[in-house]
Amino acid sequence: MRMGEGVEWGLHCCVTLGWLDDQAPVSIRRLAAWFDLPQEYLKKRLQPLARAGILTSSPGVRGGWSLARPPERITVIEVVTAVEGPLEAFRCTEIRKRGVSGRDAGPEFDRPCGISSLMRQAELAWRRELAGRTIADLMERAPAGAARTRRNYGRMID
Amino acid sequence: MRMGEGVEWGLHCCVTLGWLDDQAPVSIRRLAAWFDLPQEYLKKRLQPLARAGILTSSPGVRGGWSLARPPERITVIEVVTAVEGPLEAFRCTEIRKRGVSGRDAGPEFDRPCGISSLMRQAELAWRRELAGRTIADLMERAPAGAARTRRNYGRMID
DNA sequence: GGGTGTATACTCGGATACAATATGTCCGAGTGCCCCCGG
DNA sequence: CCGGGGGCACTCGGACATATTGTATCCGAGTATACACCC
Repeated sequence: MRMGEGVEWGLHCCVTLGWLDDQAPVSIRRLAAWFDLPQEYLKKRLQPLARAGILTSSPGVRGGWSLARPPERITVIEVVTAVEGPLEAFRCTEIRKRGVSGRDAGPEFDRPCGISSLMRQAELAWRRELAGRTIADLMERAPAGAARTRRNYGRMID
Repeated sequence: MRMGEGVEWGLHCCVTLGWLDDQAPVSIRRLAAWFDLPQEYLKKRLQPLARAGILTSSPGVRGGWSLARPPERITVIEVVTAVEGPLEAFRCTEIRKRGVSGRDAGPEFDRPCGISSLMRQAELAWRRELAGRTIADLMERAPAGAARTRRNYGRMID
């Protein structure tokens, strides 16, 4: 099981955009240089965040990316879901109903598969952890990073 | 983010082997026919379960697969980890230290990344849910399934 | 009867092929900002 | 001075290419069981 890099990228970009709030919008070129990421691909990964109403992208010569909401109103699970897609990691294909196992169908087939239920419950616990934290929490957690980010961004040249 | 089918297969096989305890060992051919799965591939997915000490495979003409331990001593997280590998879904690549962002390294770089910590915490919550349940729990949850399984298996012909 | 050889039905591990997804690049189109130029 | 036109620097969305992973099959080798055979 593997989560795409886009999640890490998206979260770091959100935190950074929160810190650089007064510099917004930040162009994709600067964001990519900021973390040394491939510019075109980073853009592709941020676009779903805009569709989800987490980021805002503005065209034009002074355009770029900024947070669509205050960081304390953006939960981490929102970012993860937007980047990674809404599908769950575990997907029940009902193999219990296939082959010999599925013969002589009993009434328990009308009820959800116990394995599927358990996996869903575990994923809910995972989501709950991420739903309880916001971008603002992540920003607060690294006060030194905030200062250094603003300093380095001020020195940034294209 | 996506979990391989092997997880569903492995869990259902464990539950079924628990129900068919007195019929053990069960050959891979019967297991594959049981759920209508590709035989060779299912075997490949069960092998790591044997390495992890969850299943036992015995060669020979009367060989096959059986639970290596009583089902109440096999947790679901063990099965998932064995099939899916020990790596975590989220992997921090420390992009905060790359590019312009990583210049002028501050003391916070010695501490773990807040994003990484949070993701790890969420995955721990997920693991905790799966660590609290065993194969025996899954067996109990479908008493009707147990009876039907034993009945269908008795009628199974090669 | 008991020991030995052989056939059989399994598993194991590696090699290989194919498909799906993740990663990365490129390009044409659209849009807001800025500046220049003409009224 | 003021308004329109054009260039610029962005984003958007799709098309495309490549790398990695997941899915699936095949084959040679090893091993335990069953059985036949021979002493």
